[in-house]
Amino acid sequence: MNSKEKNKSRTRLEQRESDIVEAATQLFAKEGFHGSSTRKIAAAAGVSEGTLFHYFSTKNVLLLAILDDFYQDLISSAQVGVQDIMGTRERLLFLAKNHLRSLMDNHALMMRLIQVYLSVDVNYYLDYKSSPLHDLNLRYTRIFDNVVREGMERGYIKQELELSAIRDLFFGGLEYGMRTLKGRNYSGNKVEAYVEALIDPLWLSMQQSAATPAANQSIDDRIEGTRLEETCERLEKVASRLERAAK
Amino acid sequence: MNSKEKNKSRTRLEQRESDIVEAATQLFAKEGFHGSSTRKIAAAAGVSEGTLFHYFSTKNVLLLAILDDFYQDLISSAQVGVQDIMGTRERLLFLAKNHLRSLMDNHALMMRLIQVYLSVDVNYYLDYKSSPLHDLNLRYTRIFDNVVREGMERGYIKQELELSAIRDLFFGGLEYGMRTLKGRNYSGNKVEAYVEALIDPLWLSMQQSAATPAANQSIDDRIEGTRLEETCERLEKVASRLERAAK
DNA sequence: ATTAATATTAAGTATCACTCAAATAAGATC
DNA sequence: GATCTTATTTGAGTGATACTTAATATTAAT
Repeated sequence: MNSKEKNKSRTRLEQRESDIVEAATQLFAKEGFHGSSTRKIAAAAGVSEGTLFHYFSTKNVLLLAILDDFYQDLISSAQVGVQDIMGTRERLLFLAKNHLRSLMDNHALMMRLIQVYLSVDVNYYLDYKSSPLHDLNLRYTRIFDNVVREGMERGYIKQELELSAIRDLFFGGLEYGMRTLKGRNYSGNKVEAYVEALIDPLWLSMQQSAATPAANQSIDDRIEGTRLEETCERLEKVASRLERAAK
Repeated sequence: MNSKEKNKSRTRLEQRESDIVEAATQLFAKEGFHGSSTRKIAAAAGVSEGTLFHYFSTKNVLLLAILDDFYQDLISSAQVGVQDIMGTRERLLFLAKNHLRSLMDNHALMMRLIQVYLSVDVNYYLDYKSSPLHDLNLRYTRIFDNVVREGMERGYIKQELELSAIRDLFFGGLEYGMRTLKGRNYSGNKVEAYVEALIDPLWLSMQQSAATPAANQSIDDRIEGTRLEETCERLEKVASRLERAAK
């Protein structure tokens, strides 16, 4: 047996596996998790039901495989994007847009699946931390955490932030924002605008100068401070635009 | 038939109904939605399976009834609380704490059910807006909206806010925050502290930034040196970014 | 007491996720 | 290339599930 044959046989098995995964992905997206029976999935993949269970011991395992693929894409696209962007604010905006686009366009109804999986998952992994999905989610959110930490080190962001609170607002806000956008049937640049409306308040509260609206400071000082603040923001936005244009 | 008898018979039916709802609520909380079969629920309520389906045409309808009860409590407790509190910030803090407490303590694993229901629900009501749960959610979030709007009118909060974005951050942040808290096994005052860590950034970004800028004095006279220094640093960073981008 | 309406039940049914023993194909050895 | 061994594929099962139904029991009204 030469390596080519070995490859061939390996790809044959992998082909079957990906056939099943693709059929399941399409069906889940179209008819939901509970609406797609293993029989229908097997038929769509061109295999018998027994074969399906030979490759995936459980319908939930199959779901997990799909979610795994999805998270891998999400993670790598986020990592690559963050590398190519300099400013902290621009990085956060990119992460937010990438997150929304991945969930809304690319995989259509994947968010359904995450919810289904979480609700099913919890029954098996009573402790979130032992769930396989938790690991993926952790790897993903760590990208966000690193962006924020680097922003702190560079002085763009105040140090006293409660990182986990900001993270919860970021991802929670995005998830709810997605529902809002779906309800409005928004797409394209409307999405971008809404992402900025979501991130702007967070960014505002993260910034260094807004850090300590010190109690001993007079109101007037604060007023002028915010005016300077606005100027800085404008300049930073211009800088980000130039960075984008330069690429 | 006098009205008392009529009442009696009505309460007998209502008794059955609430027996079923209570049994289902307990079982769902203990073993999850998919782990609680209609047979087990009927047995726990002391009725036959057929009777259960006489009162609730579907297992999902039963779930919806439970969620309805939950939302009614949530809505009324929120309304009462907001009435008794004056300040906008305190109102928001109350809403957040009330939200978290209701979901974490009072109804234990109710959040599971909401997720399950959403994931199941979407298959029937492809448009969110026609979902019965959507109505309840709308009534609930309207309380938040009114608090924010009143804060705007009173001048506590700036007018240019994108309300829906703030709402998404608020409720989305709370939902993710709840998971964070559960992961840390926090309770009591730790919850209160985390709620403040979640709301503070939002509140900061909501506040009236420029009330009545005093026009008769120059900016330079009013700004402290340290603040100016900080701002200069930031501007210099932006400048160097611009230089880099220009290359 | 009788009747009409409703509540309750137990025995179904179709479908579901999943199993298993047998059939088939592939890989390795001679 | 024939044979043995291993891995893959299959379709007919299995118990559990949500839900139905037709018959029975209970109630409300005259």
